[in-house]
Formats: sequence, structure tokens, C-alpha cells
Amino acid sequence: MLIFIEPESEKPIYQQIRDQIVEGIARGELLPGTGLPSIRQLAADFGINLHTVNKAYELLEREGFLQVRRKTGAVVQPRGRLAEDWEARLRTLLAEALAQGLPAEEILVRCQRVLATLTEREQPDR
Amino acid sequence: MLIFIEPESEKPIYQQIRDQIVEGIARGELLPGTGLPSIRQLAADFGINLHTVNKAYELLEREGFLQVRRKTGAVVQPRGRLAEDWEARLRTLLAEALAQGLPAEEILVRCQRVLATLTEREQPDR
DNA sequence: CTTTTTGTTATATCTATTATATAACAAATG
DNA sequence: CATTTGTTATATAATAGATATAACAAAAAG
Repeated sequence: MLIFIEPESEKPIYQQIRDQIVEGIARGELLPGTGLPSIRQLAADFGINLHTVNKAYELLEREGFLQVRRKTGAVVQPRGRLAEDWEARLRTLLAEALAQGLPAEEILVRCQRVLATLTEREQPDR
Repeated sequence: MLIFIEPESEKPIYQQIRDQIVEGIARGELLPGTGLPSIRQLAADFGINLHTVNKAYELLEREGFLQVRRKTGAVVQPRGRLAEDWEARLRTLLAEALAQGLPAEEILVRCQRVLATLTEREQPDR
């Protein structure tokens, strides 16, 4: 699974890493038990600091996506609980589209489309 | 329309104001042409600084939700264009739910439910 | 026309966040 | 034991968030 960093993005680097790993898990590319590169390895690959990667891993661990162990590196967790503010964030995002005049049906279709691109071909064990 | 500020939230104050106004527009409580309180007025009501409110209004203007004029104050705009990164933000949010094991159907139902709470009773002109 | 209100602009300060740079420590692997 | 790795600790720099004043200019109200 490839990760791309945009240093000039307004989204913090550690957040970019976090989001892409979350998406990798969602797509089924990162299955539970999958090992991720070590902090120092990832930092070297991206040419960024060790602590920036560490921050992303720490966040992912707090959110229940990863378990970080010594020497073994980070390992994808079987499951977690959805963040309590998830629905509030969804609400804000959907409100934004409604406020710009997008019909609710059109918004739903977009949700469906995005979900489809995330779940298509997600069964690598066949 | 009431706005609530949580000073201790990790979400910036100007973002809280922005989000609640956007939701107000989405719900139809703030119709195009509706005037909003002046920057100094809102700041006084919340007991916060003038520039914090100004930042929220500036953001809302850049996003096409408001038009800010002298003396008239901020006025809700008829419409705008959806931000280019909207779908990317939706993608990240939906991926988070999928990664935590929520089935796509369940996620869609939640989207539908949230949309319903935003669009119910949205026609004040009857 | 004068006064007042309002958005705008300009500094300045303070805190927190983001990112980097070193360094050292401790646990686990080979 | 030596190496790798996560962890912890400082330190620094840049940026963002919030506050505090002050002043300016446009527009409404008197």
C-alpha cells in the first residue's frame, strides 16, 4: 500500500498519514494483523522526521486502528469503536453540502458512490 | 437562531461559529437575504474577541455562504459552489467508519438519518 | 453635515500546534 | 551481546488560534 505526502498541503503531515492508513484499512488492503513499516523506516521513506510519523501512529493507536509494539512495529487491529464525535462531523459535512444547495438525494448518491469506491474488490482472500 | 460556543472544545471557536451558521443555512433557518448580527454584536454576545468572529465571517464569505457589507452586516447568500475538497473530506470520514467495521449499509442509513434531521420542517414559508 | 456604527486593517502579545533536530533510554529480536 | 525499535525528553522554529488596542473608512442615522 502506497502513501503519498504533500508537504505543502494545509492538512498536517501526520494527519495525511493517518487518513491514508485509515483508508487502507477501509479498503481492505490493510487487514487485521498486517504489519506496518517502523516509525524510522516510514520517516526515512518520506524524508520527514521520526516524530511526525510517531504522532500519526500514536493517533491511530488511540483511535483503535493500530497496536504499536516494540520491535514488531505497528499492527492493524481487528476492530475498534467509532469515535463519539463521528456523527457530529458527518452532520457538519452533510450540512455544508445542503447549505450549498445540493439536494439530499444527490448527497446520498455521492455517499453511496464514495462508499462503493471504498468497498469494491475489498476481498483479497478468494 | 441560537449559537452555542464551547470555549474548552478542541474545535476552534471561529470554526464552531462557522459550522453552526452553515447548519442554520442547511436547515433553512437562515434563508438567503437573512441578515446576521454584526461582528461586534456577536463578539459581545459570546464574550469573545471581535477578530474571532471576523475570522468566521471571512471564512464563510470565502466559502460563498455569506456576503459581508459595511453597516448592513453579513447577509446569507443565495447559493455557492461546493468546495473542491468536499468529496475528499467525505471519503476520509466514511473510510473511518468502514475501517471500524461499520457495514456500508449501516453507514448509508446514518447518512440518511442525519440528512433527515437537517431537512425536516425546512419550509418556513407556508 | 455631523455623529455613530460597522467592516477593515494594522500591531502586538500569548498560547498551542506542527515539524524538525538530537539525544538517551528500555525492551525485544537476532 | 549488539542492533533495532518504540519511547521519552529537550530544544528550536514556524504557524495557527485568540486576545487586546488602535486607527481608518464607508455607510447609515440623527
